Amino acid sequence: MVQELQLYNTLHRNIEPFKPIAAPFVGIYVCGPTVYGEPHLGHVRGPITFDILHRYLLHLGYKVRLVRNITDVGHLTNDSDDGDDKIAAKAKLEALEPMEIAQMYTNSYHAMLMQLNVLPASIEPRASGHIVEQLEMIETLIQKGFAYSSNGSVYFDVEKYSETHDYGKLSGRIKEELLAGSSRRNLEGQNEKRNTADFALWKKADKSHIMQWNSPWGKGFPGWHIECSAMSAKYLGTQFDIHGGGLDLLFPHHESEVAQSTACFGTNPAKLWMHHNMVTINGQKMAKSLNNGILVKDFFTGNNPLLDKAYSPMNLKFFILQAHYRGTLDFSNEALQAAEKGLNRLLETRETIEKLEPSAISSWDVDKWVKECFEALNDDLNTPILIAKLFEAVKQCNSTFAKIESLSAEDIKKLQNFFSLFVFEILGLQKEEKSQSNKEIEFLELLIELRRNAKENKDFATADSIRNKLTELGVTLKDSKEGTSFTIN
RNA sequence: GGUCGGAUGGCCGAGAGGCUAGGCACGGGUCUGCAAAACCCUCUACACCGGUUCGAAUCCGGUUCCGACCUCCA
Repeated sequence: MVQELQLYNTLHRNIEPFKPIAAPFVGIYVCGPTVYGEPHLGHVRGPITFDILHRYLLHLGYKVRLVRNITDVGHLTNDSDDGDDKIAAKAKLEALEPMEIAQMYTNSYHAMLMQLNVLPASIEPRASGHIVEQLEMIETLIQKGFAYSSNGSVYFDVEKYSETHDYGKLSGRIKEELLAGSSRRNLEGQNEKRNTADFALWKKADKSHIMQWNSPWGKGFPGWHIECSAMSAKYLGTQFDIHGGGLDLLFPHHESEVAQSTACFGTNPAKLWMHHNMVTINGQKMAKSLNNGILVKDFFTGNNPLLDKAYSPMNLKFFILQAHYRGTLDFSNEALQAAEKGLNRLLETRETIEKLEPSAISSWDVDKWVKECFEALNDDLNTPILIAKLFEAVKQCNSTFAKIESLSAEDIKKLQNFFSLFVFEILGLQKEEKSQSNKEIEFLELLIELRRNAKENKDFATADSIRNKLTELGVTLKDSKEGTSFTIN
């Protein structure tokens, strides 16, 4: 290894060396989706970001346990008394079982991960399957005096916690202000709480509520932060290496997780907190409330007014990887198409490397290039830099192929290995083969053959006619020394 | 209102006190029957105003604009 991996820790607002608690084992908890809708563009960034981390740690030889939860219960539409569970609300609307909805969208989510070539999680726990663990934590919190029940619900006592701990340290909030209540809301429905900053651990459910469980405080359902605390502790221990999620979860979700877990287990849950930034559209965050989301499946079909055309999963992935995970990334057709062309060029280089002829000496330094690639990854997973380096290799490789530069046999081998390592194993890109039926390919080959004959007879009118017709049908012919190849849109 | 970020060339995006990424587009060229594709070359930017410095896009102060979080969110 060239140097050690450094990652930005939200907790310290700093880039710090990554040191596992119990190497070679690494425990990672990532906040997964709430499965009440089709995955949209925003859902794509988290899995991709943490997949790079996952893949790189595996490459470095760590034994990684990646836990990514599926939230199928618990999110409230608001924090007031008449709060409704999102999944239940949708179930009523569609007259389906809540679990059916959750399963349906879980399947969509998994399909998306597969298309994006994201490695599967080690454990994918569901909130609804861990009600017992959540209840246990809540009871412990009450026993320790950090939580109180009120009218069938249970709330975390932020003021009590703040006497001995720093509520707000993760998100950089000022606890006095949180306790005083924000100026922006503070409406009714807060009367059950001792303080507006308190958050629900358990919510009482009324009879119309579909998803509900028995508890010592009556029928209800868990608050939306407790599942992550309960499940991460169960599968990774009360303290683990990395907790990841979107920046929008920083407050209140992660802050509350820190508070609950710390109060319950006496230890800060994660040593390192990683947050990826949002995807924006015309400079604005994509959000349910703004109604500007684009579904992931729309990208693959192009079926959305905001999209000029269809974009492949790898195209989308590469587009995301070209920006650093901590910065916002603005979506546009132009940028997506730029990424598409770049990706093709990058991917084609793999074949070019195979065709390289060795020289006695190398005119460029492959070792230095490899070192710089690792440095980019080690620097808080700087994929844009890594990609820039990969394009340097593309250029050198093409120039070597054109005999402008030269590489020794040993360096060619090295280039092959590391290029594949970075592009395919660590970035997790893959070549998308469009599967065509054999018949179609045979027809095409026949046409290409006819055109070749026409060309040989200098019958360019016929040759061009074939080419133009095929272009209209979405088949692009490429003539080269070796013959004619085709691509199908 | 509070807190925290950001403003980089036609577009997307790195970087971060002197060596001034990368992709795409544009322009020029090689190749080609012609194209397309591919390949090569080219294109010198850091919101504004002050200040620190031999030197600032990078540091400091101020200004303007934008965004995020504070409410479900990836």
